[in-house]
Amino acid sequence: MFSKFLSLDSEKQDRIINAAIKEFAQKGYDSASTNEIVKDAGISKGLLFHYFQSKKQLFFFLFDYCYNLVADEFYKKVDLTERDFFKRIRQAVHIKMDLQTKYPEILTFIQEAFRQDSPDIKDEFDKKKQELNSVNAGIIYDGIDLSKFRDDVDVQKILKVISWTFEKMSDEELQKAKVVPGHKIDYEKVFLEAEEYFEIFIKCFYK
Amino acid sequence: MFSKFLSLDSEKQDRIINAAIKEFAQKGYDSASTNEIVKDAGISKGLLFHYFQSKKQLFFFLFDYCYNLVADEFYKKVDLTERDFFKRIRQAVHIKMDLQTKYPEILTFIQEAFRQDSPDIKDEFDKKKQELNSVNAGIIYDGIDLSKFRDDVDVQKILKVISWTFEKMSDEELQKAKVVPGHKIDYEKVFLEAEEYFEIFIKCFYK
Amino acid sequence: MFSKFLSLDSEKQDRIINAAIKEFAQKGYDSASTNEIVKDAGISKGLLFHYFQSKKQLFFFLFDYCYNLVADEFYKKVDLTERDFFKRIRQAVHIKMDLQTKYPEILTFIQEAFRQDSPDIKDEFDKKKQELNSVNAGIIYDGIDLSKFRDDVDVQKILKVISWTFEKMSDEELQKAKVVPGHKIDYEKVFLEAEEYFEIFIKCFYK
Amino acid sequence: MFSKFLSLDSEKQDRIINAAIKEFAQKGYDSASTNEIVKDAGISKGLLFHYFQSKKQLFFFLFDYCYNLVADEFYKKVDLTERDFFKRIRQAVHIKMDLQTKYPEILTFIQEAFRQDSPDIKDEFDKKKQELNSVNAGIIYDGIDLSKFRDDVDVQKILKVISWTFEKMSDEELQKAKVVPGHKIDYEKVFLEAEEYFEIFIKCFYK
DNA sequence: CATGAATGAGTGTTCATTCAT
DNA sequence: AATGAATGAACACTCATTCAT
Repeated sequence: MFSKFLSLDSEKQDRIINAAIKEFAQKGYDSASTNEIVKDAGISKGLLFHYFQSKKQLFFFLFDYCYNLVADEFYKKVDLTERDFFKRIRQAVHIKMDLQTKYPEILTFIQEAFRQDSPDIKDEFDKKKQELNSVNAGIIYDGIDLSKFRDDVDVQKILKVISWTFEKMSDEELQKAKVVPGHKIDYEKVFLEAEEYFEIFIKCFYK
Repeated sequence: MFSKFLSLDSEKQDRIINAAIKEFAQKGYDSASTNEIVKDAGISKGLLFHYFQSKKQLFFFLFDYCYNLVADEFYKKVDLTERDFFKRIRQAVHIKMDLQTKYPEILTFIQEAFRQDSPDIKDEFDKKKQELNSVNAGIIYDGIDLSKFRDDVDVQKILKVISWTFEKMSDEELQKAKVVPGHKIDYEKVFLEAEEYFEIFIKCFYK
Repeated sequence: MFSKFLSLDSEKQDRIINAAIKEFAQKGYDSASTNEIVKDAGISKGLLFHYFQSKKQLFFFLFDYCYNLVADEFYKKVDLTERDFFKRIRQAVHIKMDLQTKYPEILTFIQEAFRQDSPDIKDEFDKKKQELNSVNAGIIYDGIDLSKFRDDVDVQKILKVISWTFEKMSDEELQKAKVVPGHKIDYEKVFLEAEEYFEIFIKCFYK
Repeated sequence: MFSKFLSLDSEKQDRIINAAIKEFAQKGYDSASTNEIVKDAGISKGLLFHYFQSKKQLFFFLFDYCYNLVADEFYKKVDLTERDFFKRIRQAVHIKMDLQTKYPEILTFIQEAFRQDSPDIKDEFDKKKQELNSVNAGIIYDGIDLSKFRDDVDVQKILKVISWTFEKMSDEELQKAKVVPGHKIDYEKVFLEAEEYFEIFIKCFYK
């Protein structure tokens, strides 16, 4: 589908991808301008539509590209033989922080992408989000040693509470970074805060 | 400021408010079209701008209108003398469900509004959100009896985990309703699920 | 035609006239907004169109009103028995300066009005300008003692040169006042400058 | 800056330029409609803004284009070695008449442009006018032999009177052409009239 | 007499997309 | 493959004018 694009020399590919990521991350799907993208990428209007037939397809290509890139790296790094839930989720949080440092624009783009709900992409994108969520949940919780958890509560619900906590924590941090301009995320501090939640959860949810 | 509008006969007011809520909720601030709103409300272009001088002012009016409407009803129903945290938050969850059933579009609009970050409204709206958050957090946690919580963990963090859980639960439910068209939220089921989380939290977080 | 308006209590008449003069003088015919006029005059939209059926008619009424007002006062003050051309034109210049001080907005409006050429009013207004010019030229030069002028040149042309000089002088002064904001016309200086031109003309054009 | 436009085939360039000149000359900056321009030029709305990013830039481009065109031709024809003031100004008047015959719309546009004072263009355009005036005055009066003028009067004022006379003469002629529809300027007659003024000035202002 | 709600065509400008070259 | 000229519908917003009250 995007084979034409993918057989371009990679320097040009990168210019286009970076320009598009930047524009979509900054302005959101609807307000992103293909004009800005081509200007920034240094290519012509026509070429963009030659490779990606529409803004929509460009967006989906971009999302898949970015998502796969970080997911690949994530799964390369994560140790799925670790059976203790907290060690596993701690890994996940750390790897995510690393990725955020290594590819800040890409991660920002992905996070912004998840928030889009323009009518143009809504239906298709909502389905994709759903899929990804279930796939990831399947993998990330696979092989976990559930025997350490208290027996008097529904373990699945506890796992949810824990995941949600780290998602919300990360959201809040990103939100702060956006509202307070110039605010840099202090990864050390976030890491320590996460650690405190880990301890609480171990105390409360383990036997 | 919007006295002109508010002295209209309420049938027309409603038509305009509903049309605007629908459009903003569906498309977000930037992509919402005043053209669609007037078409849907059955009024002329000029009239909308006769009442509200700009799209921005219309949006803020709408947000305040909706927010006050549900907040009023919320605070009328909530029992702030209840000092037990879980009973209090259970109340809140139930009332929110009621409101969602009673005013589904309005609640959707409010939730969507909170996610907007169009440059046109960002600064003004971020301030408003900040205010509302602190006001509400102050009220909702006021007078809570914290002595029932375990002494070996940071209570503030536990409160956060609990709030986040119910927020995420609600988000997921809404997301499901969006993805599966025609899917109706089964409040009975959601209510029961919430109840299960309550029990877990009481078991794990109370002394 | 405007009898309805003219039988209003004069305080309201004035408010309307002043508001309209201000708006037209500031923005020109096309860009002047009847909305601004009614807001400034403190009357309703409908009333303005009740008295003057259209923007165009309001403009023409206003022009006639202002023109007659200053013309009346001008002709009341000018001494048409003075037969020396330079004394007569000196008078005219002085009276015009007085009027400019006494009714600055009205004079500004008239001057601006003469510059309008919106297609809406062009044809009708051009005719009016032509008429006024010839009427005034007739009166102002009537009874002048032409015997003092050199015999070797066409006196009519000399009169034109002199009138044009004072018109252009006045234009330039007004232009300066507009370009340099806050610049106040120094009538004393203008008067002295005019005097210098008088002397030149007497030296060169009189026998 | 306007290189995109200038590399168009000249037939289309002309259509656009002529349409824009016509509209601006007729209606003035504020009331000129880009809709009318594109309709008249037979191009799409988008294209106009593809070449000129805004109405303002179109106007300034147009002004520079027209001004340079006539100024170039003017300075090509004028003989700046002629040191006699009247011979020099006679040249100027004749060349201007030629240009008016050759490019009537362009001259009209330039004259109208000088009268604009829309707030959108005022500041930028006033500066430009100021510049052009001083540049031209510098060139046109450069090397003039002032020794022929009477010693008993201020020569600078006399030069002004003379310039003003020809400006006003030209204005009146244009005004007549506008009021009487179908009236063609009889250049022969204007030329003769100008000649009469020259003679008067020579008689009165030279030693 | 007086109001101001209501109209709808108008404004300059941007947009994703197409297509001849 | 690559260009960028060209399109026209869409955008938020303003306007003079009308008319029911």
